[in-house]
Amino acid sequence: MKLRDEYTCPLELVHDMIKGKWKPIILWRLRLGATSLSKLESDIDGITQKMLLEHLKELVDYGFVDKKTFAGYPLHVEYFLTEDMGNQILEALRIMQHIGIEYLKKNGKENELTEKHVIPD
Amino acid sequence: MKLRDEYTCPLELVHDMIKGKWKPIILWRLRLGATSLSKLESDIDGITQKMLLEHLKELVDYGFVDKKTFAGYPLHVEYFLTEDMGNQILEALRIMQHIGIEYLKKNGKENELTEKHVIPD
DNA sequence: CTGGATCCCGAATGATACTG
DNA sequence: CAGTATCATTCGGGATCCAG
Repeated sequence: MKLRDEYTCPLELVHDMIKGKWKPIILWRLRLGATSLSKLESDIDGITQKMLLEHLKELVDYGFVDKKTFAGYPLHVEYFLTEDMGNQILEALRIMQHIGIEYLKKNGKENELTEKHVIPD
Repeated sequence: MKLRDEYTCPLELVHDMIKGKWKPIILWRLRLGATSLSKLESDIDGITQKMLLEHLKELVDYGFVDKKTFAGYPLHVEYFLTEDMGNQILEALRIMQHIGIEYLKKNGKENELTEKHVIPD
């Protein structure tokens, strides 16, 4: 899941950065604002803490996400989208979300578009 | 590489549709207009005809790409982006391309942004 | 003790090479 | 070219470690 040395196209690079089963979902959840690891874990259906951490780490490495650690007890860390790359990729994800909704409608699966399918605030 | 039965989010569905090493590149090449399989193969560096066909087939299945067969000899088939989904996903890819370029600049790799790295007309 | 982070391993999936 | 074999990568479970 790490980046290659060379890419023939910047697009390919970014596609690699957000590939993986959970990355788009994590970014999508983060559009709602900063949250802790445990909140992400409970908000994102089916993810394990381990998967979450792995993908989150990469997103931080690439610059889409940043984190802030609060001293004190209990230990608290917040993850959030970065101003530049984080918000930019969000625009691309919005388009993809839109395409997905249209697609489901067109294929008579509007019913799959219920509460639980769009991550709630 | 096939879609799942259920997705918790439309975004996840679309992400699965364009995942795979070559799909974004193929779509990106198609922004320049309709072309034949052999032209695609020679334009996209490193791809084999097999991979190209496989990924192209999926893109057609999902509705991003369509193809038109011209009767006569020699047989000629052209692939092109669909008006709706094809062009919409292109917008998302443009954003990703932009992020990629910025990222390379920021990391002092502008030099990697030469002719060959951006697929030519 | 609690929440965050990492390691090891087997299973599943994807990319590519090989072959007829 | 299609089918299959092979090789690399990713997913996910569970144990474990670290820090306040």
